[in-house]
Amino acid sequence: MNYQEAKDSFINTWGSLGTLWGINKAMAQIHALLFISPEPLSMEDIMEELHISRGNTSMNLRQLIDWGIVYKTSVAGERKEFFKSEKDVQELARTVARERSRREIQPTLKVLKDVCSIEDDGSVKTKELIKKTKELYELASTADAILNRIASQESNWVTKTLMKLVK
Amino acid sequence: MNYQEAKDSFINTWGSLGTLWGINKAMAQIHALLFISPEPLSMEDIMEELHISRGNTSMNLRQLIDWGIVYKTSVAGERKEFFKSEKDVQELARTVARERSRREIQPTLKVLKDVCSIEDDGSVKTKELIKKTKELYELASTADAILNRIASQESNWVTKTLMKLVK
DNA sequence: TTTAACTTTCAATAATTTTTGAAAGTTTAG
DNA sequence: CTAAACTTTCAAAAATTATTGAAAGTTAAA
Repeated sequence: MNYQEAKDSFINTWGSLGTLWGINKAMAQIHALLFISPEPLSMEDIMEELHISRGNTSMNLRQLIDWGIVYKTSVAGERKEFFKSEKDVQELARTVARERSRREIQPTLKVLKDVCSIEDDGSVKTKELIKKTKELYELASTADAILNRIASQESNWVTKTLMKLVK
Repeated sequence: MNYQEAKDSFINTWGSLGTLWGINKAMAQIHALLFISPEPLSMEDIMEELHISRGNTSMNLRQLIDWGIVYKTSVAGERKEFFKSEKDVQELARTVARERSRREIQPTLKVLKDVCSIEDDGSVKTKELIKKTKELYELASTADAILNRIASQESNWVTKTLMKLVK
């Protein structure tokens, strides 16, 4: 496997993985490209490398910036804008943890809390609904606590702590 | 909020959450419905409750069974098949952990391993590709180890261990 | 200013994913 | 066996999501 093959393979894999954690393919591919690029890239560069349109590139870059894992940057003597990604994998993991907690788990917790707090009318089905959503609430709370812990720690806490668990 | 509202709210929320971890809405909704139902349900029951077609119900039930979180069951004196979900949240978490590792992380690890093993031709961009994919490989390996640990433990290990972490 | 370089927006289009429903398949009672 | 009850399959249709590209918007050099 040469450089170009390896690069394409990485960008593709990262692209399809993205859809699984809720960001779309183009967005994940742009991130992948920037992540392995030693230099910041312009919009033209990205469009050309990934064969996607200007509009698509612009919109997805914006989302990556919203997520906080891509930054705008300027290059001396150049009029146009350049983009670079967060290069620290630990920081990347922390950002993802933070955003997933905020976007997914917390709204779910809110609903689960409301649902498991309905009045118990004594029927079997109501009891079951309350019981099961309460259990899910506990589980989701634990998951959320972990994500927030990960999100708030210094750079290598994740690996160190998780490694202890794995032993 | 009465029983019906709470139930709909739960099914909807669980349905949209599903799309985020890679299973589709109908599949997640069927799971939600079975999860809070005190009795096994027939295909008719599910179709009627969720307003989805017979074909859709059949296909999604099959997938849930493949995932290992829904079981076929029979009801005395009834010809047709009934379905019930795994009721233990810990077991549910373990199944999800196992399946996510198998379906997503392990294939990714394989690609990352290949990519970061390309020959270093000395160029800056090759060095960067190798370095960054190696870092991602470590991170993903750690995540995978955790998931497998979760997937292989007895019922309440997850909560207990995670709780230690959170303290 | 003005104008060229560049970016964003968004309606239209394309691609993908989900859903349907009816035909084919399977199972079991009689 | 046959027929009725039930389930699965899958091509077509619908719904959803992603992408394009050109017009509108912005910025900064001159």
